[in-house]
Amino acid sequence: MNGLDILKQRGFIAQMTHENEMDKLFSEKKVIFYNGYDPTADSLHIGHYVTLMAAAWLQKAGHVPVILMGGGTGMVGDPDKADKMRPLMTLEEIDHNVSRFNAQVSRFIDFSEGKAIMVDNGDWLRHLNYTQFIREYGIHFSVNRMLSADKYKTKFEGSGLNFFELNYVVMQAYDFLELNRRFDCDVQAGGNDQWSNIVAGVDLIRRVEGKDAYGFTYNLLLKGDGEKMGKTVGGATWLDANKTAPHDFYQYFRNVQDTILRQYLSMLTFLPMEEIDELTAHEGAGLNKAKEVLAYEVTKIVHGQAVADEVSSVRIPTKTLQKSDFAEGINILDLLVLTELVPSKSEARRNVQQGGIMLNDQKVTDPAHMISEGEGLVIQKGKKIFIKITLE
RNA sequence: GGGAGAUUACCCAAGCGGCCAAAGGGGGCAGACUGUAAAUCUGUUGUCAGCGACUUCGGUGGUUCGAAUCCGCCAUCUCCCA
Repeated sequence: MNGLDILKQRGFIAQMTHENEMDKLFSEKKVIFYNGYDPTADSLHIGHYVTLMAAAWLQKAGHVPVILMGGGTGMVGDPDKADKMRPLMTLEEIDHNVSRFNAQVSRFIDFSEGKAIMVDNGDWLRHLNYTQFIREYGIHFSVNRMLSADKYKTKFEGSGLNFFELNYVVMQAYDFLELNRRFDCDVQAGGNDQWSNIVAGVDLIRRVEGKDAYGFTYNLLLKGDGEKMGKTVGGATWLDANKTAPHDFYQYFRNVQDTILRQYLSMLTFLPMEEIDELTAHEGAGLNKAKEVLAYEVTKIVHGQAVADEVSSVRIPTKTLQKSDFAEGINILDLLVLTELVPSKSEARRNVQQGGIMLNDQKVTDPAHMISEGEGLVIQKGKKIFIKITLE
């Protein structure tokens, strides 16, 4: 089984430009392929995770991933279908985000001894000469063709397409060409929404260099209802522990829906498929075991084994408060706000009145309830959120 | 460059002088049911000193007893014409 077969088997691949040729390529040689990451935030999220896992599998199979940071493309931003134009980021923001991404990528990819390559397209895109560039490369792009891509088409016919945005595809295509020249990279992979950009690069290499190049796209991770998993949607999706606490991260995967469990296991963990088959062979409550494995494995990859052990065993996170907070007794609403279980006293009041708050397993429904003993107190909000108080 | 329109709470979207803290949907939170799931049903969703008060409807300055609603200016966006 070659690297590509592994990706197919585990459900990573959505589309391929030349299936037969690529099969041959991955069977016969060490393939240098690239994944691009635009620094749109200061942390990678679970969507990026999928693409890094795929890259890691190919690396294990002996191929060489080129991880491209979008310090240049990030200055323009890939247009979002139908959405408004993205707000522009400052160079400082972009560079900061790139450095954050760099740190996270090494959790997945081994960069030792030439096993992988890290580049930033800002290195070449930021210094391009405009007139020279459009003469040499702009000439190879058909606007008609570009407009047939879904995201441009929608904007072109509807909310408005800015010339600036139209350049994104040109830049990404040029990246592929540049990597092809520098590293002999001839495969590009990306999320399913990257298809048109990838194809544009494949075409450009053929036109300019007369060489064959290939591309494929990854299936996007779905939520149970088939909706695309967004990074902005509430929930634990950031890989940075400061943005999504490891405990929440773990719980997120512990609580996935049955319908997507199998997809998550095969795409987000390194477990062999036989083991995944066994884990998911159960019905009903038996799947809980599989979800625990999923949550543990994913947390381990992102946050390390020590953290995974901790969040999977310690059920109750502790919160340290001051002794003085309890000196004269504290109102239940104030305590909830103080522990950051709720954002406001109004929210605290609602939770108490609706019976969502328990103190040491005792339901509290009186908003005026006073608490004088803080040490060891266990506060529960809803069914799954617990906090244990310690004093200092 | 000219003309028309838009800007409402986390998001979409109603409201067009008082009955508006602002309909509806999504999302969030809580309750019931469960497998710590999903689906479903119910409640809730500006803040606080909580049957009351205070601050919100792009920004700013007006008109009015009273403005999200009317007028001026500014900003941003969209559409049509060039």
